[in-house]
Amino acid sequence: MIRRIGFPCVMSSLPLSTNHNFRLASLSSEKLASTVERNLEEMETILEWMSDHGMKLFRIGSSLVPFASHPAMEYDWPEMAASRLAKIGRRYSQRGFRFSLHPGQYNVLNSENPNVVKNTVAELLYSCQVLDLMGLDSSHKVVLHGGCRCGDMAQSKTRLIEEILKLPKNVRSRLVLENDERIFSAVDIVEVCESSGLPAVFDIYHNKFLPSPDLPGLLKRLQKTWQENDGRPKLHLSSQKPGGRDGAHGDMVLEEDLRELCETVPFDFDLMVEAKLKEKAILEVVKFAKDAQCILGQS
DNA sequence: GCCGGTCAAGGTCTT
DNA sequence: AAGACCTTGACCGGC
Repeated sequence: MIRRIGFPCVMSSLPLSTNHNFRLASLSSEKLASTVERNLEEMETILEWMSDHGMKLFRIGSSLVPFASHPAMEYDWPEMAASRLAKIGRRYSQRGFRFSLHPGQYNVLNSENPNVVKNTVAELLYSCQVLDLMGLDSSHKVVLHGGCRCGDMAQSKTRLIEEILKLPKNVRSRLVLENDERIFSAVDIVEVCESSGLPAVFDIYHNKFLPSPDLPGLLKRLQKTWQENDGRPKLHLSSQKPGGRDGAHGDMVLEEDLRELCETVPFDFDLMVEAKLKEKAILEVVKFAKDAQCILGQS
């Protein structure tokens, strides 16, 4: 059953985004402060809209604080954002909201280039710090893909596990890994998670392109990667863009994909819907889910 | 205003 | 070998 449901970063029907940014060349204290302020302002408006519409799962844009983890960042961004983040975190966690961030595909924790690993760790630290400043517990997660295929898959997984175990404890307590569509399948991710103590996010759409055998058995293992402090398991749902490249996210979600998800997953979960039309797609998903009787009240 | 080019970044896939 | 593409689109300069 679906419990919380939500969407990432921006709205589609209103000009609201937590991802406003600027060019690195125009990075300055003033530019940073005004952009962060704008992202936080619009985040509150989005959260208020979600609250009114029964959605309680939100992915904060990685550009909430543009260039926060970039080597060129020389400003005290936590100082600029702390009080407002704390206020937002307090208000919406009281209402049962759950938050996350999802560093982009340039973050490769198992890269063979040490500098890339270093930058990735910096981005993870920043992502965690946002959630820390909001005063949120470790059920509020930072989502990352497995990374690159460096050598064979066994090596890739070993490298990933080694890097995970080197992370600071507070980062490990928030980090979750998600299966992707070409390198780390769901079974790869579950194996890495079992070895490193992280929870695994299941993306059913990626799984179509890089499927794992024995999905029911795998989901049972996946559920067990979520410990008490991690909160409820999280899943991702999206549909193929009609006529688009394999793997491209569609504007909306197909009813059959929602039904398949609900029939496949035997436990309660929070659902992030990754559709281009964001909240518009979710309003329809909720309707489908009510018809299929696979959504419960959110808390 | 709007449109097209561009953007911080790594790796994979296609041509 | 070089370019397109992804992701969370959004900015920015030129018309």
